[in-house]
Amino acid sequence: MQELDLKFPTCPVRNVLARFSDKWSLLVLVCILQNGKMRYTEIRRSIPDISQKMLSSTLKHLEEDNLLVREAYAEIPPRVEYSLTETGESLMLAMRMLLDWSLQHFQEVTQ
Amino acid sequence: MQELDLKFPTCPVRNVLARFSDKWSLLVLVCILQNGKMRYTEIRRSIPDISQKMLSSTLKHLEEDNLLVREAYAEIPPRVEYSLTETGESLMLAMRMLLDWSLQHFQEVTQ
DNA sequence: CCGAATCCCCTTCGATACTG
DNA sequence: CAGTATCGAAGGGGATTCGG
Repeated sequence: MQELDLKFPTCPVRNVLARFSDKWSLLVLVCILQNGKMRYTEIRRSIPDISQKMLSSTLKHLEEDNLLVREAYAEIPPRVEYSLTETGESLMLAMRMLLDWSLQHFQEVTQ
Repeated sequence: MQELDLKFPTCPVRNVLARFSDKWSLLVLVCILQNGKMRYTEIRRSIPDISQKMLSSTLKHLEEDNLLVREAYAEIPPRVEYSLTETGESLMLAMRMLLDWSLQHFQEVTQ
């Protein structure tokens, strides 16, 4: 791998990682990865301890970062669906190794 | 990949990711990955905007999580060196795809 | 040189109530 | 159903000082 300078704001790794190094972003992405296109309330049910506020703002950020696409339908009651963009899909492909690692090394890290 | 429940505290992925989903942990790990065994002050210089407090506490957490090993030498002045454990090495192997992804997709995400 | 301890700000986050 | 608005608590994080 190429040598990185870790200085801000020049370092791409820092810029990218900072986007989903929060409490919920990766979790929401994993959730949609596993279930495909999902509605707002479906995501809430899959992550029971996320608040409405945090889910909304997380989804908004992920959409701004071009990782998610939001589709709203003008129905009553409203329906909104979220799915991964192509960029989001490729991110989750890169994330898969990390997810697998988490499953395998759970014990070593948390003991 | 196996189906995950994303509920806390049962989900291994959540438990593991929560360990380094903070502002500095991944950055410190990347830094030591690239430079090998490093002294405290070397790390500080590589990440100019980290405070002493945050570097110390981050290093301590990573040591508790069995990702780093800390070697202190009883010299004057003191010398302390940090390096990746075997677990840490394997984590960074899984992280590599994510780092490469960051370099490649920097534009799409930050635009 | 390598931290620990203190003080304090400021953001993040949760709870609750409310809207189209 | 899918959010927004508001308020407050909690704690992450910076600046500074002190110690071995």
